[in-house]
Amino acid sequence: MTGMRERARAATTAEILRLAREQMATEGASALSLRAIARDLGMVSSAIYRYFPSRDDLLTALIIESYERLGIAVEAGDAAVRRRTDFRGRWRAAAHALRTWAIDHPSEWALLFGTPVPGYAAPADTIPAATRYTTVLISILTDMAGAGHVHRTAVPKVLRADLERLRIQLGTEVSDAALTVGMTAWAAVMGAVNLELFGHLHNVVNQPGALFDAVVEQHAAFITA
Amino acid sequence: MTGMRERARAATTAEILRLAREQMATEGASALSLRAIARDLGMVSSAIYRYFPSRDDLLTALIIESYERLGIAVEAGDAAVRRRTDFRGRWRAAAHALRTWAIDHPSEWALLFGTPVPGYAAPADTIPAATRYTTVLISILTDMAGAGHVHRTAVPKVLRADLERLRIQLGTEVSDAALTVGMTAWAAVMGAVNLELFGHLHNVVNQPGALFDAVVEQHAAFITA
DNA sequence: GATTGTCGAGAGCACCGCTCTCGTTTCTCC
DNA sequence: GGAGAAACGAGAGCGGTGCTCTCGACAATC
Repeated sequence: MTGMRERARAATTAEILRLAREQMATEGASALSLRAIARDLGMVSSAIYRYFPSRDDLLTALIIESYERLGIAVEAGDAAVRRRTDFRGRWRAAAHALRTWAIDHPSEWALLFGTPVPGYAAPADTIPAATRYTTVLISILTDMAGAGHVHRTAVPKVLRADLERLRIQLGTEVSDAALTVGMTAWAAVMGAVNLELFGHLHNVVNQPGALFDAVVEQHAAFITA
Repeated sequence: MTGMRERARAATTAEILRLAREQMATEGASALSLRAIARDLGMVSSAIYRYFPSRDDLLTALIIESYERLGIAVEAGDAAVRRRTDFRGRWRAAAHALRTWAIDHPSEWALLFGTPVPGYAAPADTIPAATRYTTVLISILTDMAGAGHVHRTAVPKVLRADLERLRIQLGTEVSDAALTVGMTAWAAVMGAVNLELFGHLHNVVNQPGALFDAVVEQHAAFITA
C-alpha cells in the first residue's frame, strides 16, 4: 500500500520537475535555479535537496525526460507515414519531427545538444533515453535492408570496428555502408538544426526551414541511393 | 604619444582576456568568473569593471577573438593547398582545419557554437568576425564558378530571396545552386564537429575522425558535382 | 506505544555579478 | 608649472546562487 508520504513525495518530485522545465523555458537551461524553484513551490531552498541531491541530478532528470520526449516525437513522425516502404518519406518525416520538436522546445534542445555543462559528465542513466531518437533512423535503415536495399557508400576502414560494435549493440542487421550513410545524414540534420536554433543563420538565412529541407532532401537521396 | 596610462590600460585589458581564456579552457566558458580573473590579476573584483562594463562585454570580446582565430585557422588550411584549382582538396583542407581547431580549442568552440548564453544576444560587432571562417567556403565556390564550374543542385524556391541577399552581401558571383550546396555542406560539417565535441559520439563512434572524413568526402562529391 | 526515518524550516558558508564611494595617480589645458 | 578633470584600484555592500548542517514536527514501522 502506498502511504501518504510516498504519494506526497512523488507529487513533489513531479512538481519540481514541472517547475524546473517551466523555468528553463523562460530563463534558459543554465539559469535554472534551485532557489527559484523552491520559491515557486512555497518551500525553503534546502528542502529541494530532499528530492534531488544536487543541481546536476535535477539536470540529469530533466535531460532524461527531454530525450524521451524527443524520442517520442521522432517516433511519432516516422510512424505517421503509412506506406512503411516509403523510406524516403519516413526519413523526411523523422527529420522534420526532430526539427519541429527542437523549435517547439528550444531550451530543452539546448539542454540536450548545446554546450555540455562543464564538470558535468552525462551519467550512464541518460544513455538509453539518448539513443531513442536515433533508433528511428536505424530502424528505417534496417527496414530498407529487409526490403533488399543495398547501400554502396564507401566505408572508412578505421570505422569498421565501431560499426561492428554498434551493430551488436543495436542487435540489428544493417550493413556498414548503411550505418555510415545514416550517421552522416544524422550529423547533417543535427548541424542544420543547431545552426538554426543557436542563431547562426540569423541575418543569413531567413527561411531556415527551406535550408533544412535542402539538407534533408540531399541526404534522402543518399540514404535511398 | 602614448602615455603610460594608455599602455597600462592596453596591457591590463590584454591580460584580462588572456586570463579569461585560460580560465575558460580549464573551467568551461559558463564558469568564467570576473572575480576569479581579478584574483589572478591581483586586483579587487570591482577594478575589472574599469575595463569591461559587464561579464557579457568580456564574453563578447572573447567571442570576437575566437571567431578571428577560427577564421585564421580555416584560411590557413585552405591556403596550404598549392593547386588552387583543386577545389576538392581545398574543401577538405578547410573542413579539416575547422575540426582541428575545434579539437584544439574546445572551450572556444563551445563559446562560439554551443548554447547561447541566456539573455545574451550577440551584438553586431561579432558579425564580421563570425563570417570570416565561412568566407573561405564561399571563396572556394566562387573560384569554382570562375573556373567555369556549374552547380546543378535543386534550389528551394523560398530560399532564392535569401540567396540573392547573401550574394549582394558577399559581393560575389555564386549561383543559387552553389550557395545551396555550400550551406548544406557547412551544416553537415558543423553538425559532425558538434556531435564530436559535445560528447554525442561517446561510446558510439570511437574514431570520430573517420566519421568526419566520411561527411567531408560525401559533401566534397556534392560540391564538385 | 516507543522508536526510527523522513521532511521542511532556518541559519549560515563561500561564491557570484554588479554598484557606489573614496582616496590616489595620471593626464590635459591654461 | 600648477589647477582641474579624468581614470584608476580598494573597499564595502546588495541581492543572488548552490549547498550544508541542525532542529523540531510528523508519519511509518515494529
